[in-house]
Amino acid sequence: MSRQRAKDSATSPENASPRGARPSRGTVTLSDVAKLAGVSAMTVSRVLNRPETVAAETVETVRKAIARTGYVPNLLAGGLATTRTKLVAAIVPTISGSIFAACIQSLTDRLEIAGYQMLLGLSGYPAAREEGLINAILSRRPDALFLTGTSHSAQSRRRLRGAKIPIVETWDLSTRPIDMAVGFSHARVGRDTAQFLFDKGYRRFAVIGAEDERAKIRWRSYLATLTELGVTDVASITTPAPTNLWMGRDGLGKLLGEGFTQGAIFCSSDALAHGVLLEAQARGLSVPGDIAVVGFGDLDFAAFTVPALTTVRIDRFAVGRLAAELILARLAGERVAEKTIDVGFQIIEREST
Amino acid sequence: MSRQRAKDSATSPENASPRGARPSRGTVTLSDVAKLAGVSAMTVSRVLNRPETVAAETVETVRKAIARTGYVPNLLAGGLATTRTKLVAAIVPTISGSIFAACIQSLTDRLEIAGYQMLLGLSGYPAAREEGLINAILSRRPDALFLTGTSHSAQSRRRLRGAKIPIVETWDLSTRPIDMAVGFSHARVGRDTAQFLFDKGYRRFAVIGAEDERAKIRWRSYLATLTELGVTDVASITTPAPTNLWMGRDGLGKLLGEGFTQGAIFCSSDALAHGVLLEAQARGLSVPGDIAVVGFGDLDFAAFTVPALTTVRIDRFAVGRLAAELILARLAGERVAEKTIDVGFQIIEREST
DNA sequence: CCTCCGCATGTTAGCGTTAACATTGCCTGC
DNA sequence: GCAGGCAATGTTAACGCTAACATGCGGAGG
Repeated sequence: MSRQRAKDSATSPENASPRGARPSRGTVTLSDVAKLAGVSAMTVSRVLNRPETVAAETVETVRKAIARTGYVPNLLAGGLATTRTKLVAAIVPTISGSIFAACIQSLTDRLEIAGYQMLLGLSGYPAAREEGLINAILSRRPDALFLTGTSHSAQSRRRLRGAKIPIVETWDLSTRPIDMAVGFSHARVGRDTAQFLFDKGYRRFAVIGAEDERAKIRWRSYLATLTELGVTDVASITTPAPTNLWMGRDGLGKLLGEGFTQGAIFCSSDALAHGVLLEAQARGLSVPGDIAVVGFGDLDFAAFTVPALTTVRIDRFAVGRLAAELILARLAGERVAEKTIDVGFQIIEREST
Repeated sequence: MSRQRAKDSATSPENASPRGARPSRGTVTLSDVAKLAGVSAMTVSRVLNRPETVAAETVETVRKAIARTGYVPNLLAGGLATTRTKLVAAIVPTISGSIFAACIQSLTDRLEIAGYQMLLGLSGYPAAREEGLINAILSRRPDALFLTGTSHSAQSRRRLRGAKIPIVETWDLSTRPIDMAVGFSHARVGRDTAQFLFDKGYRRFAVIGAEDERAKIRWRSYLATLTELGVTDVASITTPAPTNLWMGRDGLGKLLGEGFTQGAIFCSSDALAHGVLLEAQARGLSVPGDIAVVGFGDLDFAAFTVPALTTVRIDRFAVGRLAAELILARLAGERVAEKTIDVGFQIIEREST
């Protein structure tokens, strides 16, 4: 034993503790279990991590000792030693709006099966806290990362690359991903919606759009497509993100104020669209007679508004699930051929158009 | 230098590494930064954690070195050394149903300000995975814990107590909490709802109740209160949790099948209640003429169903926020006088009753 | 009967950080 | 002019675990 210990420190008085000495913490550790089981700490570690390498009898003894001591492993220490933390971090703007909640749910469910835990970061709208959050999260050395959107600061991108872990960027495919991506084309959503409404015969258009990165891509593409189709003079209202029903009511009020009393309105979210429906009802406008409404998201209530809402459906559970699969495949050492998955979208036609 | 290093190991051939030696990891560490800045690792650590104890000039130099190296601290190592991880874990049954999402949102938002990160565990319905989850989560040595419900297995309670960290149990106040609690009385919700409907003059009653721990307390208390009020023969339907709209439609169908064509129905959730409203409409029943409906949760859509839903409102953001405050107070070393907070509830009377 | 192999277990050192002291130099006060 | 104190920085060991080797032992093969 070459290290100096308190007991063989002859130069200091009996009770003085050596440099670096700390009070005992009183928590049960591997070696406590080992002592009780009459084996080495390493054997206990093996019982926990690769029991098949330990004799059945020994496993039994050790398991009993673990139970008796109430030992709870310390994954900080384990992670430090192995550089594998069994942690996956996810950053989403917000979780209370249910659109990302579904995603996180399926992601977490899948990862939990594989023994991974979820570190959750909420970056807010706009992703103001993202940079700091990425830093804080990388400090915990997660094994993989789930991000929302593909636009990050240069600094963030550098850090993310430097982390050398699987990274899935979701919801968007417009920028070249850092590593992997699961999402769909927001530009195509805008274009297809415009075309859909045009094909249905509408000739007057409006948009109530959130000032969110991805929402912007959608309604700008919608506007651009309408221009291509020869439609000029599209009324547009913007609202901050996250959106809610009241912003929708308010939005329709503003549109009416601008003289938009007839035509089709593309809303950035189902919540906005729902607000528009209610405001229309309150004002005695007929839907889709006077105005037609398209939402985005196909949240649970969309099928049950009155009239039922035409909207764009995204399989948000699939986003989480597929992201989990990509991550797990990579963590299992497999090479992922398709690093970008387009989950697509569907325009669900109901009564509001 | 008393420790044996590869270079002074004379007994082994030139290139053989000693026992325990590992390949270098190539990540930037504190001492890399220290070397570049020409100070000791400890000084760098101080710059990061308590810069006020370091000379301004040194801070400057070190900060530059940190930036130049792209150093990302390792909180696993830090946490191991300090036993403080700046991690708070939360376990909720599910997050996609928006009721707990709101809670987690406000909790995370508040904790993030204080520099804590969120470790999220989803235990499912019924809390099947709770025990394993608690174990996995405690392995990460969180500084505090946020739990849903107050009923945990004996094993779990022991482990939780043993963790010696602040624990907030939420949504329920019916059992004696392990440590702290933020919630309300589900029994009182059931009782007050029954009384409310009785006072409104209804004399025939039904319930569509989820088989969830807390929901059960509500509808059992509702049934018990009705019995006290002299009402016998209450029709009751149970559904698995988590509930959805379709279960509500189905539930009303079953009630009608049992001959319940008139009276008041207490539903375990707004989703169920919404389903009931839609099924009633589909079947040409008038609400509240034929049947009256009360939901639970006051989710965003509740005010906008047709007819608008009478329901029980819980301030779910408050649950998260108050839990965060309790946790932060305790982590700041303050003694918390009120360890149990009743956030109460409100019966919101709308058109469906 | 000896060698060799492979299984079960042990030993050592290191993962990257920080607590707890130690040290150094400078300034204050008498 | 010197003790004493404080401010800034350094040194050591420890946190609890596991990778990478080392060791010991029993049995198969010659």
